[in-house]
Amino acid sequence: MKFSAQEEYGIRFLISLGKAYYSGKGKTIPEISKSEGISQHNVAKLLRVLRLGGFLESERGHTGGYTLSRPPEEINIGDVMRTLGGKLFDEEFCKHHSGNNSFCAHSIDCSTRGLWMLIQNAVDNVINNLTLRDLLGPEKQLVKKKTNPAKSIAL
Amino acid sequence: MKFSAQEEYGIRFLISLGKAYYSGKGKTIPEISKSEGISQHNVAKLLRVLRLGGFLESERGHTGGYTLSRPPEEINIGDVMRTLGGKLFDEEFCKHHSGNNSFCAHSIDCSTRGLWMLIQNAVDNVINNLTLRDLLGPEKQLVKKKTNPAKSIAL
DNA sequence: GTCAATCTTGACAAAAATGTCAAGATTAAA
DNA sequence: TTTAATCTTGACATTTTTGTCAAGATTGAC
Repeated sequence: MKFSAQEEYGIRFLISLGKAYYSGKGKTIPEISKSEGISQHNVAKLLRVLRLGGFLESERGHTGGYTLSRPPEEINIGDVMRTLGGKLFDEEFCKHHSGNNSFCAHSIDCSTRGLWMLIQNAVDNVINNLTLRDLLGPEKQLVKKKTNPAKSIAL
Repeated sequence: MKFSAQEEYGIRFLISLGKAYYSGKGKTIPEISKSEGISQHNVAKLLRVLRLGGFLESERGHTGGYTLSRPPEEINIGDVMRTLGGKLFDEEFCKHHSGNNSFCAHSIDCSTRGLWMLIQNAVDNVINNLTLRDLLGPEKQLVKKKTNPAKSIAL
């Protein structure tokens, strides 16, 4: 159970562009490449995913660059994570892992699936209730805000 | 953010051996291979990981096979998941992703790290409070038991 | 219009995860 | 003791993920 590289970089790029959103406008691929220490080509590839996901807009030409497509508080981290890394648990799961039993242990009742869904629900409760804005402040503030979920996270 | 194949198979094998633990004793590699639809060699490779993790014991020879090393209720799912797939978030993270900034954005304050830790805490609250025994009943029972975590999951 | 800077796209290379194979070691039954 | 069944290990092949590259398209400044 790991975060993919695309997820890690994608979140970092959004944070970088989220900070730029308030103070100025956007950033260019070379700028992000330099500040994050990733090759320009790789930055371009990953920003493309976020653009196709609707989180970013790009402009070409001499004064071009990338900007958020809407304010940070309107960008849901759950949506972002699903765009970058897909869903943790997928319905296809049961098709790939039915084993040789003709009575697929999974279609009727499957504890592995139950565990996966429990984990996914826990993760979704966190990421669906965060926006990019929550990631722009200091780390301690984020942890403080969300560690006691009773106030903000609906079940 | 995906489960690794090793995690998926590892959990399934433990469930299979957990059911065998009460009724009889253990299972052989060919038996698990057949019921789960995975090659014997691959089963052998994955069971080895669980054995080295201390969850299983093996015996060779004509009447050999694999058995749980202790009762299902003493096998913590969090321990199992960490053995199979490592930790979701690792301290090494900040070493690999410091970027070119000499003042590593991560060592002092890093919202990406904060998000990762929030997610990991949510996952840990689920898996650290489950034992293999919880996975041996019907799926509905598992979801029911743990969906309202107030009673059983300590913060 | 020319130039330099930007983003865009598809193809390719490298690395990591996953799965397979072959040879061997151990044990119990016949 | 022989045999057949089991587990054990390391090497290798395949697949997926990740990262790189080259050629092109667009835009603003001069």
